[in-house]
Amino acid sequence: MVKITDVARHAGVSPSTVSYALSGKRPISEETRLRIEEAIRELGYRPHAGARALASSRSNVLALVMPLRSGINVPVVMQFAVAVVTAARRHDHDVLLLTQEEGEDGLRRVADTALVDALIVMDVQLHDPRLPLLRALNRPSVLIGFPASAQGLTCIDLDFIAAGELCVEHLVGLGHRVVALVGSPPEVYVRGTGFAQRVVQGFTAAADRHRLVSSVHPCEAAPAAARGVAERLLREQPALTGVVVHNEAVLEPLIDAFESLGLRVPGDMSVTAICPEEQAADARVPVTSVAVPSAEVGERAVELLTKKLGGSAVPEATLLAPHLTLRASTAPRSAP
Amino acid sequence: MVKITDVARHAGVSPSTVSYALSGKRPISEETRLRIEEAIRELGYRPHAGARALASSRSNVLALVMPLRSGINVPVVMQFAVAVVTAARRHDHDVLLLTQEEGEDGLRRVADTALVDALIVMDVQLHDPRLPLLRALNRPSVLIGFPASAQGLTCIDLDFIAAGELCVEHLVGLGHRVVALVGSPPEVYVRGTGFAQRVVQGFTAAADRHRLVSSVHPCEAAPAAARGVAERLLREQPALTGVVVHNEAVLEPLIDAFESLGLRVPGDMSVTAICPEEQAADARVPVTSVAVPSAEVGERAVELLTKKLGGSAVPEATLLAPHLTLRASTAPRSAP
DNA sequence: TTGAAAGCGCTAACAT
DNA sequence: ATGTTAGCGCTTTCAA
Repeated sequence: MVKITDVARHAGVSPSTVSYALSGKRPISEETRLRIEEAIRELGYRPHAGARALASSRSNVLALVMPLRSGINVPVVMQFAVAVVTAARRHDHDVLLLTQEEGEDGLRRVADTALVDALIVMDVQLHDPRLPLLRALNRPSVLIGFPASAQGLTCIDLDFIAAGELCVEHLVGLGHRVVALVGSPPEVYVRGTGFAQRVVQGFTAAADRHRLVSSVHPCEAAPAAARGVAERLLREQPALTGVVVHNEAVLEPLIDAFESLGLRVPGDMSVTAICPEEQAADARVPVTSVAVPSAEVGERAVELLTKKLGGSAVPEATLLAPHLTLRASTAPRSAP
Repeated sequence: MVKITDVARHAGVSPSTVSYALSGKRPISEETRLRIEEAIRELGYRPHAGARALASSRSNVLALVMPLRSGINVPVVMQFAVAVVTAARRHDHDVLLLTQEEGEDGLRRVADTALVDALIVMDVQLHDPRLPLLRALNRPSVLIGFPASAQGLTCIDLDFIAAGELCVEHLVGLGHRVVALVGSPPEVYVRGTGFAQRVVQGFTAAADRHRLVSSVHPCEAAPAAARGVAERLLREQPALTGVVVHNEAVLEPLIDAFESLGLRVPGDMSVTAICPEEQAADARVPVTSVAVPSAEVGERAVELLTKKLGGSAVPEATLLAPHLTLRASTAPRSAP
């Protein structure tokens, strides 16, 4: 194995000079830097990761904890993981994959053995059992999603309030005056899952601001429930022409229900959704939607982490601005 | 930070004794082992991963290279990754995630820096550019999928020949005598993607063995193509009652096509598929199918790798036996 | 059954 | 701008 002393000898310098040339932590004269670079190339030198980690107390590895529970959207998670790995490489880090299954012990293990420098935790719940540990851990972490309190943590996610507002504003721009939010199953609100409530909040605020008639309808994740909601909406709000769906499971069934009730989408009813990009794009009627920007979340999470590793302070909460993608499911309100 | 010397002092033994107690590489008297264990617990000792890697030249980390190209089945990849991580943990290893994007340089980097002890490479192509590197690398690897030659490598995958046979035999058992294989797009065979040809091979061999009338039909991955194949099948093989589909993209469209042509599935036409479990199970008519057992592939890959790391020889090719799951799409041939 | 001590390959303080 | 050198925390020979 080629080591740093071999390179040093070959280049006629000391090992530390090679080390500094590699890390850039102190100025090296142009001339010796070139000699060192050539020696490295000729010998095919690669610094030993373990030795580096030991001497510098930096492994240059990040842990990524992926969710396992059912109900997660697999392609979204994958996209996110790929973004994290790609961004981590740009910052000269590698990514160690942990499953949720390993739980708190797994987090403690990779942190305490100095296997990783920092952690990214996906799918954080409102009262996630890992929160106390993450706060206490001697390594920085970034959480994807918001727990009840971000106090002492670093969290990042889509700004769901702004997403709710954005959908309403899009409908307003198209002339719609009576709108409804078809939301998550009731138990999600009862449980107090942060982002569902935030969508309601944004939706309602924007609707009020624009003096719309609006209503909110939790909905079970089943086609039959979608049908039921559609019927109720038409009965109770005959003037309804715009709907925001925040429940990916019923998006298609709801559109089907509207159409089988004689309404055309978007001719008679405009539908917008907050859901994974794929589902909006691949629907029978492609749906105008706000997606969770998983790639951006991944990149920004890595950036936050490297900043923390660099000693900079970062905000406890980072909210990503929503973007609405226009598709075939929304149109101007037709003349009454 | 608590280190091994702290534990040693606390337990009244030498550091080497603690090390040996931890690794089990030499016998330790019951009594001192207990004292050491207690000291470890009391002090909350965790061996430093980097120091370990440096001293033992083992990082206890495996690299997992995930595919990125479009056309991969994301949930299958995820399932596989989770299985790898879980199995790796059972063997006291962690998993470093690499993307295909990093290519050969990435493989070389993690191998040469001793970041990982061994590699698992997914989505291996017939003439994968990484093959020479993997053969030359100083670290063991396992490939998921089979290249043109497994010579000097360790490969694992579903036994696609047996899968083709199994589907035919299932249809034979139900009394079907005229069968067809609806396969991958023509270019897949031209490109010589190993597993597609192997399915044809198994299908044809089993059909011949049972003296069936059989035919093979490549099919583009588009609903319209499925419709076309269905029409041609009925025209050219009016006696056809059993179909094997090895093209997940057209599975549902093909069934739709049969039904819109007046055939009921499975009443008039039995359909079996070789495809991801999800797609077979979630189809409108749940499809009797052989799935790629991703979890098992992952586990076995890790086992092969740890065996190689332990110095044992392992076979170049490991073929996993296919299993057929009965669902609603196949039934006995109805009386003519 | 246990201990002593020499590294593993690198970084970073300290010197010049 | 560069060199010297003392560790980083662990494993593993060698010795007892």
